Amino acid sequence: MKVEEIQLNTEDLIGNLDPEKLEKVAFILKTIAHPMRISIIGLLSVNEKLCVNDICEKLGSEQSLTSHHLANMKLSGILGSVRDGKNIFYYLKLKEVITVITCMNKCQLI
Amino acid sequence: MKVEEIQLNTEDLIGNLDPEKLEKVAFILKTIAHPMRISIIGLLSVNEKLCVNDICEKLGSEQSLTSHHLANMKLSGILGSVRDGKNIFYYLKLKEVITVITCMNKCQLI
DNA sequence: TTGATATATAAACATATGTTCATATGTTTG
DNA sequence: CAAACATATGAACATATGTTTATATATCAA
Repeated sequence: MKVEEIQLNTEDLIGNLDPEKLEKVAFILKTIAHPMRISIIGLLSVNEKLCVNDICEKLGSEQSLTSHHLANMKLSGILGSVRDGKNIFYYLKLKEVITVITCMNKCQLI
Repeated sequence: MKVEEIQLNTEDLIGNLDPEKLEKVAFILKTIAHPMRISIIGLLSVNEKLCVNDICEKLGSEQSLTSHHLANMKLSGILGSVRDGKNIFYYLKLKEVITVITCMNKCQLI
């Protein structure tokens, strides 16, 4: 049971977003902002690596669609992948996204 | 200079996302995931309330577009608004989004 | 009540995104 | 090498999103 501690200084951190970083932050958030992709991140936050088939089974999702989403997140730098024989294993590369989702999950939305 | 401390337990928090909450989290993230809307949140994290014109001036953005984004975020429950004479002041209602953006801002993206 | 100011709204459009389906690629096993 | 398995890819499509333009609404001040 791993616990992370994060120190957030809201005042300076959010103000300093230059246009370029703004785009990047928005881009990452847009990539995460999808139920299936959040689920995949959820799985990969608990399992170090999972192959496409594992993910399909655990989520009950179709191979092609799952693959598209995985490719998307890989392109965005959120996931990485590694081949092992017939399987390709995906893993979380940008682990900070866990914090983002966890934070959202914690608040009473709307 | 306000500092927040957040305790995140990644293991249980992210796993428990039921389908409904999943949709909500994705929805909120999708709403935030836009450069201009992140900028607005940034402004409202430092200024308690701002009217549309203030925001337009500070961002150099057009009235109509700004208004659209504000309406969008209000609908999603992220912002609230209050009229004062000719002006309508917007404020952050779902303050947790600050944490989300701050977190993203802190990490080296890609 | 008229004009000026502040904001919202609606239509129209271009573009981006999510999904499905069919097919291609790569890898192992017999 | 052929068959089976695992995954990726591309085309096609429906839908959602962001933006602009023009116009409407609301409030104040003279």
